[in-house]
Amino acid sequence: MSDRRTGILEAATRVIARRGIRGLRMGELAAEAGVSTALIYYHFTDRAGTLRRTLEFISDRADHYTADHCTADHNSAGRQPATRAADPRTDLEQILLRELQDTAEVRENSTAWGELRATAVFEPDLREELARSTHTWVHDVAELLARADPAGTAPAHAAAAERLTALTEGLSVRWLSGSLSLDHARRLLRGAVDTELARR
Amino acid sequence: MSDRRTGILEAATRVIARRGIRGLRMGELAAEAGVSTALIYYHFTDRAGTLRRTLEFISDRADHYTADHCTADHNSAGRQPATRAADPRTDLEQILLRELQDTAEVRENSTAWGELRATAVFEPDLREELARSTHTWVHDVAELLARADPAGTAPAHAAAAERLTALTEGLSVRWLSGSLSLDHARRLLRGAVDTELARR
DNA sequence: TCCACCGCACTGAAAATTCAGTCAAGCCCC
DNA sequence: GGGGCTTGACTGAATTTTCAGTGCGGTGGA
Repeated sequence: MSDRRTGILEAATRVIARRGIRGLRMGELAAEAGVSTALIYYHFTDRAGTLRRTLEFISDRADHYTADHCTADHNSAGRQPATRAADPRTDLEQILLRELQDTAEVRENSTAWGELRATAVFEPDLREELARSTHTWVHDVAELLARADPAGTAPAHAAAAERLTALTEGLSVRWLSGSLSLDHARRLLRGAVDTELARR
Repeated sequence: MSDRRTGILEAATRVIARRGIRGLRMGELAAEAGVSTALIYYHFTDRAGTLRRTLEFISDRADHYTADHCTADHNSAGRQPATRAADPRTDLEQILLRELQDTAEVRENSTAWGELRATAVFEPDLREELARSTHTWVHDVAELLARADPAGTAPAHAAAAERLTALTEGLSVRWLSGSLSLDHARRLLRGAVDTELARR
């Protein structure tokens, strides 16, 4: 909302969620942001630059919403602090299930995130950013796992966190691509948490 | 190899694996297939038709390589029949790990499959085909799970199969997008099979 | 003779990118 | 305290590039 640059980045996120990264047209972006196309070039030099900044923006903002841990605030897009309440297992479920909700915001973020992932397959430039962001997420989940299951070892928690986050991504894209209903995806994810924490 | 049409479809798969669906240029496809652009239009009318046939081709050929069960042959691309040997658990691992190998063929198929998945998010036309193919794969995995764990219930096997296949897709795209090494992905997948089959 | 095919020049439209210039704020100097 | 000057944000209208798709003359083989 604040300055134009940010407005453009927000608009770009919306357009990407609607059309995909490769479906983003500079003209459509300009219209969505309510500015002239030329302004976009003024700020971001070219399409590639615009995309690069937008993807940074997306992965910062997302950082998979995991803006929960101890350290209070985080950034402008700040998520609600994870309703930190019940036991760590519930927290864990909450964090993961947050990616599987039918609200405009989550849909937009998940879609954009999926696009980022898919595009990185063909564009090595994006990989570093992506790996960093993924790593943060995995790390946060591993921490919660450690709290939920203090008996387990750190490497085991790390592996479980990687599995749970990768599964979440897999389920998310299945949901968004219409192979899976939201409810079902959520059920499966809860089942996976149970399985990983060996409650049966 | 046989007829030109198939040659074009194979070439299209390679180009998609290299550039992505939206990155596929008719000219590049023609060059890759070693034919004239006109021939492509001759056979497939237009770009959309070419893509449609190619995506069918990909999901048939893949059908996630699960050309294993009883029924002998399958199609031209026929995979080796899953080294059917050891116990069902090993078979299961084999089937899933087959998606995580650094050979041109697997890379190509996995990449194309990921593209199909990612594109379907924005193009509802693709969803049915994709859901069908996904369902087949899940079903096959569920069957193996049932054999590996005869004590479990059918719904439990179905859920586990969905989780394992979704995880495989998640790991595959992380691998292809450079967030995960192949070895690590394979290790995680094996861990997941263990976890689902509750060997600890 | 017909089919499968090549080669290639060409069209038309959709996009990306550039350009020339406006407008408003700030600043410096008299 | 107001006139020149600079600078950054911004626009509308080109210009250029990139592609999909077409048309057509030609070729070789069954």
